[in-house]
Amino acid sequence: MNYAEFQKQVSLSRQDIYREVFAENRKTIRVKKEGTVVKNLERIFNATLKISNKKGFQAMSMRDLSREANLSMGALYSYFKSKEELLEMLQHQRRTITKRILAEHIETEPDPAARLNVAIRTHLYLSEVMQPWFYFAYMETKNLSKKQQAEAIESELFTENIFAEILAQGQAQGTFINQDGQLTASLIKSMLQDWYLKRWKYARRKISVDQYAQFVLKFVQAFILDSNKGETKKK
Amino acid sequence: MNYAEFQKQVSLSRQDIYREVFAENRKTIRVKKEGTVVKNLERIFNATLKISNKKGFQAMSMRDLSREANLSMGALYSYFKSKEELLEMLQHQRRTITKRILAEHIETEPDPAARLNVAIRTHLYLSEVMQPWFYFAYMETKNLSKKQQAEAIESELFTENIFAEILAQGQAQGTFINQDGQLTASLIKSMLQDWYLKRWKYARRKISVDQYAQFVLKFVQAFILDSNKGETKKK
DNA sequence: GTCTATACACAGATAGAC
DNA sequence: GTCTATCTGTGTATAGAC
Repeated sequence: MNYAEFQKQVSLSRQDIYREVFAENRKTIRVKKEGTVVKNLERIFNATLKISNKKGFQAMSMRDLSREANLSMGALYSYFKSKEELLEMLQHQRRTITKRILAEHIETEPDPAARLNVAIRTHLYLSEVMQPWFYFAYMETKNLSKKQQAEAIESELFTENIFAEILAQGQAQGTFINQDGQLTASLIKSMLQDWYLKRWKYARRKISVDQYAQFVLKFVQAFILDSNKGETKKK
Repeated sequence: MNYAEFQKQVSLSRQDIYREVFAENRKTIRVKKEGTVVKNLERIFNATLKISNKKGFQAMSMRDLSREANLSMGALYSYFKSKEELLEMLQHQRRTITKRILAEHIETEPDPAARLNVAIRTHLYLSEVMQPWFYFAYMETKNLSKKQQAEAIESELFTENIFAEILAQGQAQGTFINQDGQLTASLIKSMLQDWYLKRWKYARRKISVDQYAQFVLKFVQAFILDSNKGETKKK
């Protein structure tokens, strides 16, 4: 799997995302026509991500958002009942998508080495498709309510555990050497996060997501495969 | 070197830090007595870090700060002339200290393997001593002025280059295998940053900074030392 | 469904007493 | 050097016309 293939496989059209958001927020969204909602949610979310990722969600005023989204203040407030709710919709949607896509892709691979490969690539590719969402989620976790923060932590640990479990599985069957799997998973995660947190850096150096994925894989394999370096599985 | 030793070596007493801040901001700080300034800057900075790291610098009002620092609004404004200036003082000071401490420690080691060891440990230990500062600097970069953002980027690349240069040096003398040094340096940096960005996670798991340093080192060495795994240098 | 106009709370910042 | 009191702009949110 490479990035181009991933993009085709994943049914992540804009429309789908916003239809899902609509479905989950029928109560608070006062507008009824799906077409209108989908169109405007896209405007609102894009504008929010654009402004917030530049200067922070708190620093974005509703007037800023209104201008960027081409909707009046009044119109905005028919899609959520407070600024905080907008934040939560974004966060929640990102978490839901991540969980689903990761789970879908990983379960197709039974072998730990191949599974690790897929898990790393899927995470990177997904964060590439939805880079502004991932960046936003990371940076704005602090601003969430206590309850939502707990969900963010749970989500962080959920992803980490996917890696930890793959490592444990590989250790159990003797493919991977015995190392602290949880800690290894943490380090892997930090490298995956760097991809969307420091996008400017990698863009400037013209590193593609495929190159990055390849490199991280080699890096991780050198550690967990001990001296059987090089190829575990080509695909 | 371990963390306990580092703490002793480094002359990073609170007083020193704030005396330095005072010296660099003589123009804007209206209070004249050094003792008073040092005492109050400590209060102000601690309060700022405490509140901002919980809910963000933008979300911290000057009234919040006034309460937490036990100083009136009026008093606060005799130490800086705007909220933004306070932010810049903090950012600038963190960068200055980091550069100095890193440079001081690394130049003592001529050998690349030992140098890498020291660079990784120094970075981790420093971010441990000043964890709130590092977390703050990372999270609030967005909120800086254009000019200050440029400095933040320069600072990020400066640190990364320290690692890139050590790797290049090791490759040149044949100790390290030939890999993309810049990319390796990026990955190393992301792992070092994870330590202060996800402190809650490591604290919960009772991982000490020394354990973390040891683990990161092993991880990195597995990649750059190829099959001569295990010990490069004990110290 | 979307707009304009407005309420009213709170932000950053300062003046002037002590 | 520090405080209290206050100015003025901007923030989020809503009511009611279209």
